[in-house]
Amino acid sequence: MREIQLQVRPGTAAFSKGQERVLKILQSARDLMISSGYHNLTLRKVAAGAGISVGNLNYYYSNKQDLLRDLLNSVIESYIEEFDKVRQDAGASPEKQFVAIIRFIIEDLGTQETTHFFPELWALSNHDSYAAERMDELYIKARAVLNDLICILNPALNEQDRQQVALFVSASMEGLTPFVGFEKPWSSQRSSISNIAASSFLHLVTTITAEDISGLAVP
Amino acid sequence: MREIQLQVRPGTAAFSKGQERVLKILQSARDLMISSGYHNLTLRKVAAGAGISVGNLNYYYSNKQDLLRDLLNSVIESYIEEFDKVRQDAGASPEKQFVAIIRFIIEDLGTQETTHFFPELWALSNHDSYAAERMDELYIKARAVLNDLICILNPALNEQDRQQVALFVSASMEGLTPFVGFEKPWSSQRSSISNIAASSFLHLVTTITAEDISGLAVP
DNA sequence: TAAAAAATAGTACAAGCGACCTATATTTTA
DNA sequence: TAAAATATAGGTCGCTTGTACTATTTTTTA
Repeated sequence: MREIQLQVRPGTAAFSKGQERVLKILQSARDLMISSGYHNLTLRKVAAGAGISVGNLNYYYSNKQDLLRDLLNSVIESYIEEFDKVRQDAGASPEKQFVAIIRFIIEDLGTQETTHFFPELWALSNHDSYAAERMDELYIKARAVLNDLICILNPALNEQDRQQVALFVSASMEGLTPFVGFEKPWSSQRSSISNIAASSFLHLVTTITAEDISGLAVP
Repeated sequence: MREIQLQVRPGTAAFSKGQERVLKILQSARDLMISSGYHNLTLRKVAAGAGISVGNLNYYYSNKQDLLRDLLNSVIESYIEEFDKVRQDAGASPEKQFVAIIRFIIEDLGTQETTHFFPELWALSNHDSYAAERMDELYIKARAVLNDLICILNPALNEQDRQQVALFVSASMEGLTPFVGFEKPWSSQRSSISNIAASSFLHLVTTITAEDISGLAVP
């Protein structure tokens, strides 16, 4: 279970009770976002979910935008922490590490949190520059893990090409979300799709050349 | 430029003026969805955008859900028509056709309509079963084009395996949307990414075996 | 323990929402 | 042209929203 990351707000919630409250508020907001979408996220519902009054919620977050930003921060932070953990799982060969990461990420798509939160984030980022920036940060860290492994698996690639390959691999997996995610039409075949992804991406990163990327190859 | 597809509603708008109005309403709703997201789509704004009163909008759509459904229908229909056109472009070899489709779809991600509309659709489909069904229909037709070509490019694959490969290819491209789409961080490198996708997917569909998919291969 | 700081509930409010109704204008039909 | 069908604007309703304010309770500090 992923955990909400606390982001202490300056001037408020400097004491233990307040910190717990902020945690409950963020937990409630996150649950609402996942169960009903941002479209249905209201301060009254967040307050009710946290077991406090609207007035009290207003004490911690003086406006909705502040709450949304803190929510994005905390959820995104929890994913970043997860990426770091994945990285530590450094076991056998770089090939096996690479495949393990692919499998881990696609498996994670099956959770309701990931399946529901990310499309909200993508939609939000189209109209909210703060969301866009935080999303960008998140994916930079997600790709960093892939990047390091691609560097070993295909030393001939230069930095830019490597990053483009990492982007392609990372984005491709994200794209599976609405299809193999939580209670999606293809979720029962998630592991088959995971096999396809693993073999396809492993071949891609180990064999791709600069010519392929620049378009100078056969087409 | 994609065009709004008219879906004449039974009992209303059976005459020319009404049909034009419905078109303007849908156009307005679509523009709002793309420019500000579903979160900011209100009947008053739709009416203002269509140059009519709220009362008049209510004459054509007695409630917001009806309007949303018609909007989804019309936009999705316009994409389905586009897929059919792509199919007719049947030119040279199946390899070239396949690559052409990949390139076409990724190029289309660069439009503001596609970049903004689809994340809204994905988010919506998590909490609205009607949206989920229409989205499913849309992607079934999108994959059908790929499916036919994979059938030629890799005759050894059985139906189920082929569909899973098509799903992986299609979903992977969709995943590029928040990264190489309209005014996204990597949009200037869209054609490089397109090259990676083309070479990766072409190799995948021509070489993948049932053992790769079932997971009985090396790993 | 007394004063100060923090936390909380309750209320109020203006704005915006979807939905509904009615009267009038316009267009089509016969 | 008269009648019928269609289209339109404007207003109103009850409700929800985010935000603000106030009074009270709880907790921390000195």
